[in-house]
Amino acid sequence: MAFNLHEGSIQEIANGGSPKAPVLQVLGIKKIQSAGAQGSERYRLLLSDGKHTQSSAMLATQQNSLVHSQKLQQNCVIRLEKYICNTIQDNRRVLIMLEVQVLGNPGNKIKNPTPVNQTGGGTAPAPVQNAFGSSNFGHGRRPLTSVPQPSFYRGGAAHAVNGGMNRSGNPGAGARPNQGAAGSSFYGRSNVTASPGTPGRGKPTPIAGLNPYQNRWTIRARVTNKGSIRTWNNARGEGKLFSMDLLDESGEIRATAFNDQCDKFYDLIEIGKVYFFSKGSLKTANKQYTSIQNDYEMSFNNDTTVVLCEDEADLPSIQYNFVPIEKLEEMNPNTIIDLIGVCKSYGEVTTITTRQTNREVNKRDLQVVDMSGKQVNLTLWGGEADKFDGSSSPVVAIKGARLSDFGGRSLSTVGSSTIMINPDIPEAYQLRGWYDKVGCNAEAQSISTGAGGGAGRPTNWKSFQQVKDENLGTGEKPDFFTTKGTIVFLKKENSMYQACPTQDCNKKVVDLQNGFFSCEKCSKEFPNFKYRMILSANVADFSGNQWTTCFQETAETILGQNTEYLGNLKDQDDTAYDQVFTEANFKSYIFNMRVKMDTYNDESRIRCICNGIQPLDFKEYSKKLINDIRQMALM
DNA sequence: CCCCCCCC
Repeated sequence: MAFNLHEGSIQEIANGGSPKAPVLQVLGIKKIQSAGAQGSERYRLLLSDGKHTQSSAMLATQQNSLVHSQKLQQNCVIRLEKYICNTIQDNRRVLIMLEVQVLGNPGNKIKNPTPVNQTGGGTAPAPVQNAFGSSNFGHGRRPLTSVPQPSFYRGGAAHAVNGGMNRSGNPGAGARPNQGAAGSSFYGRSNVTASPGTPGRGKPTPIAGLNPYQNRWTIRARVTNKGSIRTWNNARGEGKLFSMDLLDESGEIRATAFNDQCDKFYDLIEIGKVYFFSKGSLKTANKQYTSIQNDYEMSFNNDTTVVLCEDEADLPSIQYNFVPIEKLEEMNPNTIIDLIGVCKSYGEVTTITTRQTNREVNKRDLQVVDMSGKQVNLTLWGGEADKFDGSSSPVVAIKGARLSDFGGRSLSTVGSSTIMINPDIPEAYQLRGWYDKVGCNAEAQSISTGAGGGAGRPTNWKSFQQVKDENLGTGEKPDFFTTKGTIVFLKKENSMYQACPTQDCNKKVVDLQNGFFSCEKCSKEFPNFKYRMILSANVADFSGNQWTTCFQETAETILGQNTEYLGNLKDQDDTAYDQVFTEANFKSYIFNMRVKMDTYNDESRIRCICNGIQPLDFKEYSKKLINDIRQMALM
């Protein structure tokens, strides 16, 4: 297959032109390690048009998937459908590749291109850095028509663009003072006209071009997320703030407004709307707290202006950087990530009380699968938990979920997460198709340690030997595990006690021997009591055995009788009572256990409490074993 | 300048 590279287009771009959709060859792809950032990645490409090469071309982060999927490789011929050009400090021009179509790969370099002259190429005036950090205004020939050309300043953003362009003595290029930005033309230039009645100012800076070294810029961006006002009070002082995520065609950035700016802009900023943002401080982003793909983040300052832009349809509304579930296992806990998957099962809403503030909050656990064949537990909170309906196995896309190491790996939404159900994006349709055909019938391997079938709690499968080998229960917090076990012995003695008859008080009562029973907890005497069970069971699995304490419900399941009946039996028919215990032996269940170090009479030992048992579902359990075998085969 | 985000 022969490819016709658009010879001369690289020189034209270097000169400030904007040739439409040039066909170029990718001679190299290099991953750039950005400072202090583990989350963000950028690719720098060496491009050729057959005549010249251009080495400072950056792939916009939303195109990273082309590299991940290996669609874009060395020697690929591409059509550069959309791009913008940016000039950085030393007048070096950086091409940001917004949309790339891969045409094919001839497998080798075409012709013998030489590096392009970056600084003007002779035919055009030397570029001048203007207020927006751009250079190629005033001498272009052709607009970049593949990029939408809306009227950017209908919102009357004139004041938002502070004048005082660039350097004095700007060698003309036809620009008038205060209009330096006008030609700045990241998107082309000459046909940019302001809407009637609004002063023209030119094109905004792409978000991907923002950096801490230039402070005269205006971006035009959609607010894709907005946090609530939060206050802080720590050693460094106190204050309030709100954060927002901003997105344009070139990329995204997080912005925060503190104190005065917080008051000033909080009501103005609305999610989904597009604004011109002018000026602000840029600093290196701390990726620990966000999945936003930008090395920098913005703080509003005294000079920051924000002006609504009503022409907004051309801007994207969200940008995801999805991580496959299987990749989550290798990532550090507490990373903030984007996830898309199908909700295969989900639990009920439950209410928990927070440890620190004693606040009640609702939560719901979902089990989400994706095409990596893996499954992960995802916890939704508050209103998102309440309103979630998983009955149709919807596709769930989360931007900014927090990875936790609970139960291996699991995910939880946080305040800044956004949840989309069945979003209108290609990944969602692809997942839908995969799930309906394949995924719904396949047994996914959960990375939330074996959350096999049931909704709700992740399952941490351990044998009794593993519990010992891994020292479970010796930490500060209890450990939880699940095993398939068989009852080998039940201690009949002291398996029942006389408890306070008050609902929800299960405290053991003292028999006052006068027909009354005293409860210390309720500080009351009662003429009656209720029986409660505390059954010691010796449970064996293939690896060993373990004494475990079973309270009421689990004991009733094991003995196959309710406590009241058993209490009466104990008092009236000792032989029949014995028989119940004998018959309960050698039955197998799935045991959910809680292990914790316990000190009693100065002696520390691991105490194992049975939190719940389920009768063995042979089909389900066989599936788990088959998965285990598969897993072993991989090792 | 925040960065808390919950439970098991």
